[in-house]
Amino acid sequence: MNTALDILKALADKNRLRVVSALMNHKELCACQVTELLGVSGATASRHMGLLVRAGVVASRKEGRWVYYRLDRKAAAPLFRWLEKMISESEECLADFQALEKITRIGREDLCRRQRGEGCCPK
Amino acid sequence: MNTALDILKALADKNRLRVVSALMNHKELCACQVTELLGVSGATASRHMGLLVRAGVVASRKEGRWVYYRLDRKAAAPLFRWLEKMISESEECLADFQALEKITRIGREDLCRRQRGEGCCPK
DNA sequence: TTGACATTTAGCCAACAGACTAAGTATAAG
DNA sequence: CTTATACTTAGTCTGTTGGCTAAATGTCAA
Repeated sequence: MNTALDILKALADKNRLRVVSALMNHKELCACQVTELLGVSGATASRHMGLLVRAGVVASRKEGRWVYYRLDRKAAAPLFRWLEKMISESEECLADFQALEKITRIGREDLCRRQRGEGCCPK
Repeated sequence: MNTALDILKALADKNRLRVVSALMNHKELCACQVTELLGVSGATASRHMGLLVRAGVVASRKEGRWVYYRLDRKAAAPLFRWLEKMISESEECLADFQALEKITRIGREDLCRRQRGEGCCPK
């Protein structure tokens, strides 16, 4: 039951749910892209992702200095299917989806550079 | 997305998950039975159940002075199926299941009387 | 090796969530 | 009507969680 509880706790947060929703459409996202999407500090984004990874909901892959995240659907496939249906039409997710389009168009290096520079964020 | 988030938040608590698990096996439980099962104050149990009801996960029915709760599976049927598979084998749920056997054998009146009396709890 | 840089960890603070007791509400019984 | 009873709401306290900044870690490049 702890596994189920950990998974539920991992998903019971707005920002983490936004990331999961984004990962349903994007296969892989870089840490800096997640940071950009959520509009929080890199440290905060990292903590959220760590939680999702520890719960087994998300898998991470390190490539040089970059870390990529993707959904691990095995952990709870039926739950993900339900979730997808539930949140795909929500306003927040649609907005995030559009934001992601812009974010993924920016090169990773530029994105990270912007994040330390000014507020950046592709409007 | 708020609905999904509310449901996830409602389920992301150990005691509430225990109640949901119990309701998967028992169709209906009285408030005092829930109180007994969780081993918390009646007020605390009531608040937990209120949360589950507001999230649409549980339905309540009032009968005189008693309130009965049952699962509302429509809200998230696939989620419940996943949950059932995940938690049914857990130690906590098995222990709760046995505890419930004893609790349901006690008459409601006796149960409520015990709760205000001493610590009660059928060992 | 040194420096730059992407991410994580540590430490802190404010807001939230869960527990309790006490008071309030609603129903049944005397 | 009054009292007892089953549950809910209000108020308070404490532990947890999410956010931040600063420091640490690990990797690439010069």
